[in-house]
Order: sequence, then structure tokens, then C-alpha cells
Amino acid sequence: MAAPRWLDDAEMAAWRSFITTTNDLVRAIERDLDPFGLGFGDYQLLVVLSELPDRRMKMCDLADVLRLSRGGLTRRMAGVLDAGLVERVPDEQDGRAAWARLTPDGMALLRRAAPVHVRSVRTRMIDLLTPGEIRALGSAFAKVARRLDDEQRGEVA
Amino acid sequence: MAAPRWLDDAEMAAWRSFITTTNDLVRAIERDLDPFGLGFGDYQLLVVLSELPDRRMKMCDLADVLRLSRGGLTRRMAGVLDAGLVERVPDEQDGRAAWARLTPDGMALLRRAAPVHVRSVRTRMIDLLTPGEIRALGSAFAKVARRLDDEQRGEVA
DNA sequence: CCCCGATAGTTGACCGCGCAACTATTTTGC
DNA sequence: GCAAAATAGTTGCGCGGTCAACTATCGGGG
Repeated sequence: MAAPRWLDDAEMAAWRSFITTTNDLVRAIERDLDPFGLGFGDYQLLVVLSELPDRRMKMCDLADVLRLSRGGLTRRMAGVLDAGLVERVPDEQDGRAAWARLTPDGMALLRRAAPVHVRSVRTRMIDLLTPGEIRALGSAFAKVARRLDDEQRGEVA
Repeated sequence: MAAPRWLDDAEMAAWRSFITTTNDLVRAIERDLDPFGLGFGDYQLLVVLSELPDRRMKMCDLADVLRLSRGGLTRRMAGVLDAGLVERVPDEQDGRAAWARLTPDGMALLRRAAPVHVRSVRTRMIDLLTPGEIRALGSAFAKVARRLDDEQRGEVA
């Protein structure tokens, strides 16, 4: 640990602008969702559900997909449940489990919010980049994700 | 707003993996800092101070650099002040202002943490990427940052 | 010279999240 | 078939952050 390979200029620039800009970017995108009464996390929850054939998912899987702890999901659900965007459906077979199901109201709100959100993402990021940059971002984060995943699964080692 | 240009496959892949992977990545890097009793935010604060000739910065500027609200910085400072890593120095000229100054202890801790952190960033991200990908990331986030900046400054419009 | 607006920092209320402890149910292994 | 382990979800607590209200100081026109 005594003689690490420090980051060179390009690496440092990439890393720092990545960290600080991501912060700013997410904030800005969240502001764009404000008029709909949705946080970024709420929006992602609705999107995930909306893409399923029956628009519902078991709570624990949802927590996984959304990168939330179980407790975190419970609280996030409280908001969208209260707003009537999602409903809680107990599982027939498994008495422990419950489903989160998108309501028609939730779907309707998502349909209204989605165009604004997409525009937001485009103007703030996607449309600023060349196709090459977009490909590079995709492959870069795929590699990072894979690495994190390997570490997770191979934790026994 | 009726007919937005939706994201195509490459754009969607880039966007989604960016959002979820960034989350995971920051978490992992924060875990690597745990042994030093530092959060990612604390680390960044120490780094910023360490790079200045006299290792100190006015609170308000520090809040800006770290993307924190004033209140947020006050609370973040509480931690590192308590740990003796940073000290608060009232400004001579301006009775309102205060400086955050890195202490020798803070500098020492940073010197111990930095190699571990750099290794963490390398193995989890930088070393997984090609030079082209690193360049692309740098330029991509620079553009995004510039856009956010323009918006901020041109808010009168 | 003084008052008024701008600026620096703190504080209280609140929110979102993780962690760990807890309850309730289901699965497993003997 | 039953005790023990695993799993699903909730809840209390703490942390870290924002926002808005507040205090204290500084500058700039009448």
C-alpha cells in the first residue's frame, strides 16, 4: 500500500467530473420531476412496475432492482401507496410476501411524467453526447457493474 | 410534450447502467473507506483542503466545491471537527466568515487513507476501462457539467 | 453617518435511507 | 411432524442531507 499508482491527469479529470457532475445531474433531473410530486426514486419505482406484464412485483425483488434495503423500500412504498399510485397486494401462496402493483392512477401519472423526464434526461445528458461517447458510457458502466457483481457473488473466496 | 423522442436501446442501456451502477459503485468505495472512519464526503472534504497551499478554505467556498448547502457543510464539519481532522479558524478581516483548516492529524489520516482509496477507485473503475473510455467519460461529464453550469448562470433568461 | 440589503454561518424541522432488532411465515432436515 | 433455520416485511434509531428561519456581520447609497 506504500506506493500506489496515482491517477494521471486524464484519469483524475474523468473521476472527479464523474463524481461531482453526477451529483448535480441527478439533482437537476429530480427538480424536473417536482411538478409531478415525484422524486427520482419514486419515478424509478413506477417505471419498473410499468414494464412488467401485470405491472406488479414482489417487494423483495423490487428492493433488489431499486438498490434499496428492505426497510428503505417499505418507506418508499409508504409515499406512493399514500398517493394511490401503487397498491399492496398480499401473496396468495406465501403469507409473508406482498406485491407492489401499479394502479391505473399510477400508470396515468407515469404517462404524464415520462415525456418530461425523457426530455430532461436528453437535454441534460444524452443529446449532449456523441454516439461514441454513449457507447463508451454504456460499456464502461457495464464493466464496472460486472466487477461489482463478481465481487458480490464471489464473496466466499 | 406529446411525442417525445424516447431513448433508443444504446441510450437506454447507457442511462440505466449509469444510474444504478453509480449508486453501487459509490457504496462500494465508501465501504473501502470505513476502516479509516471516513465517509466519502469526509474524504472529499479532506482532499480539497489538502490541495491548497495553506490547507484551508472559507466555509462558503468549501460548501460550493463539495456541492453542499451551508447547513449541510455545518453538519459535515461537525464530524471532522470532532475527530480533530479539521479546525475552525475565524477570519481576521470578516467577522462573519470562518476557515476550515486541515490539521496535521487530518493530513496524516488522509495520507494513510489515500493509497487505499486510490486502489479502490482503480480496481472498481479506472483500471477496468480503456484509455478511450476514460477520455469519453471525461469529455462526456465535462459537457454535462457545462450544460448545468450554463443553466445556472443564465437563470435570469 | 446610518440604515438597508447582501452575505456567512447555525439551527430546527423534516425527509430518505441503512442497520439491526423484531414478528410472522415458510422451508428444511432429522 | 416438528424444531430450527431461512425468508419477507416493518419499525426504532441514527446519520446525513435540504430548506427556511434566524443571528451576526459587512458593504453601499441616501
